Amino acid sequence: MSRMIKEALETIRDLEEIGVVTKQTLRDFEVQAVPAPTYTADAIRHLREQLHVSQAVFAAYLNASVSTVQKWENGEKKPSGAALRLLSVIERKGLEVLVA
Amino acid sequence: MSRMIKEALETIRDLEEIGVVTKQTLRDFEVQAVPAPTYTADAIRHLREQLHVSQAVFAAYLNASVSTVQKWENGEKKPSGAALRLLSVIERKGLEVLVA
DNA sequence: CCGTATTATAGCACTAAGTGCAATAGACGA
DNA sequence: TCGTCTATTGCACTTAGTGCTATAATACGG
Repeated sequence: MSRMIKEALETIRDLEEIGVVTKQTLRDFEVQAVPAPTYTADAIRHLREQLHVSQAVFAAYLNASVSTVQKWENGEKKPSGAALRLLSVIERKGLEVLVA
Repeated sequence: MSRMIKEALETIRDLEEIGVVTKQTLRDFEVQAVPAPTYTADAIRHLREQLHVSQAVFAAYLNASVSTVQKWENGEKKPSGAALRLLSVIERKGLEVLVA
């Protein structure tokens, strides 16, 4: 089994030499396949309205301030990387996974 | 059923007058029952090591930079509210929920 | 019909999170 | 021994995150 992993790593390193992939560990390879989430201001608002929650409640779930959610939805500030990831989790799994 | 909800809201409003709770809608009440996650620098590091991933891979999952993860673990910076929530999700659900 | 609570917006000012880059160093395998 | 991965440290910069206040529209109960 560890032989298979080593061979897989070699394959990835070969691909890296050609320039197909940039990172090298197997785990990196997995992660790289996952696109970074992006959300426009409207997308965030639609996501929240789809969940039927107010800005205040949404903020509580996110563990963020109301002010922050407002600025996201009005395009004044953009969510940080981790916040974007959290939004993508909510979109796919719902609000329950955050608290349960 | 909607009578029960109304009564629950009345109860919450009563409690609010006394100062036990500050918010008022039923949804707010639910969310308020969920404690805000807190993580020390060591706790974050232990969480990551428990998952057997490097800082780089962990950062990729979080959709954050390596520099950010390092500063969390070295106590130079603290994760934002949304980042804390994301960490709690990872701790309870694993890394897979972030990407699958 | 009036008062109250909820919801969301807008503006302001401040703190601190997030990022990038470069240099350094230990571990490990080819 | 060379190259790579790993992590640390320090620096400088950008901007996300937060709090507060005032304002306005809506909805609901007395």
